[in-house]
Amino acid sequence: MRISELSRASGVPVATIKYYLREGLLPRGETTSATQAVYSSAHLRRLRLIRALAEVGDVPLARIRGVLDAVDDEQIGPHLLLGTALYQLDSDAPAEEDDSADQARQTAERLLSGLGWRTYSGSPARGRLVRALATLDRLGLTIPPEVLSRYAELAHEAAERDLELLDAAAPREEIVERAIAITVLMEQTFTALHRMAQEDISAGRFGTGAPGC
Amino acid sequence: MRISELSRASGVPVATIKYYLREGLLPRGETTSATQAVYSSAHLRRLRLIRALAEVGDVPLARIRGVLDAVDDEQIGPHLLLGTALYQLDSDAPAEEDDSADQARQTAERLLSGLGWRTYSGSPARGRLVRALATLDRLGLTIPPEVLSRYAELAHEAAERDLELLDAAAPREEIVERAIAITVLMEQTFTALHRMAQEDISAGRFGTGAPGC
DNA sequence: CGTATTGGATAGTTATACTCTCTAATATTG
DNA sequence: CAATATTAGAGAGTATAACTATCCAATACG
Repeated sequence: MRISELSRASGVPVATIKYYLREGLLPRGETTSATQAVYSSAHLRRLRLIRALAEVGDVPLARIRGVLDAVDDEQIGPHLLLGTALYQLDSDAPAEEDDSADQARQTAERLLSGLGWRTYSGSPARGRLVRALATLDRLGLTIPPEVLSRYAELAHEAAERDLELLDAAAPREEIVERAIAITVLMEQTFTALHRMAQEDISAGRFGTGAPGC
Repeated sequence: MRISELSRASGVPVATIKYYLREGLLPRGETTSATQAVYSSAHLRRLRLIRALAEVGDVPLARIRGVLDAVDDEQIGPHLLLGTALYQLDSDAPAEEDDSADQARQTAERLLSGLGWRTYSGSPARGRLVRALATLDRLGLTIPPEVLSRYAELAHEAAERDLELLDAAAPREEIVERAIAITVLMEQTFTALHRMAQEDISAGRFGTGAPGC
């Protein structure tokens, strides 16, 4: 496949593909001469994944590169691969340090040790949880522990169903690529359903009618 | 409260507050002279909400303005307010039109009519759902209907618990502000828990160990 | 053989979210 | 009351992300 065919097959402009190549998001094709390179179906898959994460998942390209670098790192064993790749999805912006942050950290600590999940304490996802809880606290909203642990149960069940969608027999790289896509896109799915559920409940409480603009 | 005090109380630089004022995200303070304006605690609350949505929820300022404009629109009755405000959270980017999109639209249609939720068919959240499902389909991943409807149940239960946190006796504007904050921040909470749950399940399948970088 | 395409690099563009500077008027403080 | 600091409001400047366009020499293809 030449670059123009890759472009046509994916719907991504040639200029953008070249940009992704430059940025190391997409591996170079195999150059057959000074003006030709051949791209494989793996390139097409990779390109579609990049677009899915960027356009639908709102993941910045820099983090997508982190994810893909992890996937391409042959050194990482299969058991760490998914975790390492997932870790790249979250920003590493440090949380603001104040009372709310301290309390949120404690709440998260208690929740996770109560659940007994096997997660690394330095996981960026934990940082995200702490930041969300601290921010809620600063807005004067305290989430009761039982609501939080119910949320955790729901999230765990969702994750179980997600990972069941994976074909364990597929090649390692493909499994991880699919796992990443599933994680990000099912989060979008949840968010969409969550907002529609809010709308339904709000309709039940306050009456119906289509919100306009 | 003068602007410098508002800045100190919120941790947001004066220049940024002025920018928000210019952009219509924050209402002007009451001007008492040519060089003085007074800001109330409502301004502080509003400012904190803006930062929470922007920094933690990754909501672009343009959409935050849409949300706040809805909240400030006295015309809108309480029953439509939350929905209208929530609608502004989602982008209105039109979905790509192809077979995957058609199928995703049908799947969403079936799911929602089966659930019987009172949601407007033009809801942007439905667009988000369709885009996520279509993108999954393009990546060769088909979500079984029973997984989808289970996700919907989980999302609905989460939404119920969210809205129980609201104090129905509070003033109308505050209720909506809090509802928005809860929606966005609990989505972040779910995402964080979902990723940690994935890590837990992955550890169970592939063995443990802390993913490094 | 000549026109079109390609790889690779460099420069330019658009959008977002600030951040800085300026001015005249006013507030505060010694 | 004079010197210093602060403010509202507007405009311009900056940083970053994510493209998009242009160029050139070297092929590819009809």
